[in-house]
Amino acid sequence: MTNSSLKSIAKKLSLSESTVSRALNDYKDISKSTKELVNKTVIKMGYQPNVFARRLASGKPESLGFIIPWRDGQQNDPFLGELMIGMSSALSKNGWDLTVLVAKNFEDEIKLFKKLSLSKNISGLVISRTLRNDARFNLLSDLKIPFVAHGRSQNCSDSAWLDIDNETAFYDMTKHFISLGHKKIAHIGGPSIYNFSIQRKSGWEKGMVEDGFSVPNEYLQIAELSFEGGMKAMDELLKLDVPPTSVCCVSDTVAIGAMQSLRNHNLCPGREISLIGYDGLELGAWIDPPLSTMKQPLHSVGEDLAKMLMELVNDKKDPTELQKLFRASILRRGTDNPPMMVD
Amino acid sequence: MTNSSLKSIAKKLSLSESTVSRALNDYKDISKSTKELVNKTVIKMGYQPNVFARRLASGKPESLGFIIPWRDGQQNDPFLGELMIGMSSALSKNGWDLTVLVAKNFEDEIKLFKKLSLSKNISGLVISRTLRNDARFNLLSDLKIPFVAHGRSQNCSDSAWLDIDNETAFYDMTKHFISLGHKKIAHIGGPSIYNFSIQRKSGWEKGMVEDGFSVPNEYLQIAELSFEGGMKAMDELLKLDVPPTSVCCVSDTVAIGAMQSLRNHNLCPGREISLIGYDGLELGAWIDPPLSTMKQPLHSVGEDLAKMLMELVNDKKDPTELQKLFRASILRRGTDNPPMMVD
DNA sequence: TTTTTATTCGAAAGCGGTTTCGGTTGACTC
DNA sequence: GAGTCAACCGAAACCGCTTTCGAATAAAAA
Repeated sequence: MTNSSLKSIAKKLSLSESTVSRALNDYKDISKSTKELVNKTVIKMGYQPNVFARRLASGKPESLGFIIPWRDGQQNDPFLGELMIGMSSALSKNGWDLTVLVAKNFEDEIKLFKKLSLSKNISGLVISRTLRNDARFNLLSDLKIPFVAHGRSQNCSDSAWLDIDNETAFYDMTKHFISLGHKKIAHIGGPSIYNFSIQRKSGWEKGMVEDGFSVPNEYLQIAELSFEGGMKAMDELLKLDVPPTSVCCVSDTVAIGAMQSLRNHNLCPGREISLIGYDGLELGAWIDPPLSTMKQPLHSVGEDLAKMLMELVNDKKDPTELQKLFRASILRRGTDNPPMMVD
Repeated sequence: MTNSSLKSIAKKLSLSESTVSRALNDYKDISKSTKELVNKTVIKMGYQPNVFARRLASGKPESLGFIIPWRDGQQNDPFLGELMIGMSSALSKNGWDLTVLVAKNFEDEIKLFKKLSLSKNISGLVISRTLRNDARFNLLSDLKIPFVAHGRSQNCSDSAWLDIDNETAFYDMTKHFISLGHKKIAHIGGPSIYNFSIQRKSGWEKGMVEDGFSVPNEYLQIAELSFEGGMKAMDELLKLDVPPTSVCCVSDTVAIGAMQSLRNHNLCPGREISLIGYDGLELGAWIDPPLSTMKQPLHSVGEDLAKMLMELVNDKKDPTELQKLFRASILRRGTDNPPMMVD
């Protein structure tokens, strides 16, 4: 079964190419009967339009560019795959492609944007790892490249984005610790260039303040988003005169580093000091004791990101109508327990 | 700076479009001087050819399709990102795209192949997670879809592939244990549908037999490639009258599960029983004690996969000339030590 | 000087679709 | 019965680049 062209099925039906084309694209000036006829023979003959011809003629690239977050040296997030699977399955339903792009650093990414704005081989972008003050938002707007951000920024109000409600997640996390009886709750946060770092921190603060707990400066540690970062941060917390009894960690990776620090001090994570991470990484269940965490629905996040971009491009929706907030939910695995002694 | 077309730079240079096109594609019937002239103005005007027009006219899709390995439910390999970064950077140097494809299961993947063979929007594929008896090899050959496999199979001799020398890796691993003084060395292997399971097992056997050690049946455990699988397998090994003093694990994930089993039995990984995993996952360094492992060079693997496919398609190389074996190297992190008592 | 032979380029026909525009129909008004 | 209008379809231009083929020119051979 060789692939056929528009011409061949036009000839077979004694119709013109243009009629067949318009029938397939559901133009309203084609009668219902011919549309059905065309559709039938098209699937019978196993016809698939040549995407390049279509894209050239229509001027619509029909492909989503996903920029893999660059993280110097470090291994990438394990959920990258899940995210892309979600995107791809939403895209393929509409004949779109998922094109992966890489940039080695920020400058590289800017260059890439400029290149993409000239060569019109991509309908729009999905960017991730958004910064608190992320130049990409304005830049992409200026370059007129449609995009959806996975994560927010200070200046994202005019753009399309999908984010997890980080603040609420850490508010919930804090409240959870409080309900377990904790009063001395610390936070190991991420570098403040990342937008989510700010959000997560303020969620923690909000939870603390609301219940009248003090929020001592020493209970806030900023860590690199890595195992080592988490370890160092916990080292600092343990040096305090009054160490916390529980810690809200900005990510699972950081939390796992913090656990190592505890072990180094002959403390058992989840006993003397409770902690909860964030990301819902599966590997958190593989360590001892298994790490409690906040989990986000990755597959549907991917799907939604893709759908949003398609709405942005196809339906020319206003970006501000495409802003979605997802909720993370707590996954208790073992490192969140009541404090050992209640004072 | 708006993008220009072939026509515009042809007009600017008072040349014909065809001449400019051939100059850019380095045809030999264009004088050196005009080539230089064209190239200069092209970069000055920031010209980028419309890929869709090019692909339509030339009939070459210039894009690599990467099929994300489907693993029902489970989170995907963390090195997926690294692999794709490698591929993408090799591809982009040649103007190729990296297109991500997903299939939910084996049948789905077959359907996808058939679809791809009709719609000619992809130059070739990279497949991974190869099985011992992998129908895809013959199928893709029949469908005339160029492809490079990441991993081998029984019937891969006519195809292009890139693999890690699993057998040697596990041979080395076994020899390493022997050199540390171990004599009772077990192997937790993977399901025999995977080709690498067989290879890794035989590497272990080879190492054992060569030094005259017995290879008791009970020292071979087959495990699902998961945390739980590793845990169960180690449980079995511990039930033996004479448990091993060291274990070669088919993957890091499995090894980490095995470590959990040891802890459950109040044993310390790397003391009573040594173990080494395989994959070089970064997270292996995050557990306590950090897991020793065999590491493969992921970035260059990705790059090479892409380069191989391009050679296959562009240079029409024979697939049998495109078979590469990479070497994994041991990464000692803490769970490989001499046995506690020498008998 | 004439003929041969490279060298270098332009003309034109695609590649396989999309989309505008106008032309036929037949039914419907008046 | 002439005029109007909607529904439906075909003709043709176009999207931007590639590639074949032949023509023109200049250099080399005769």
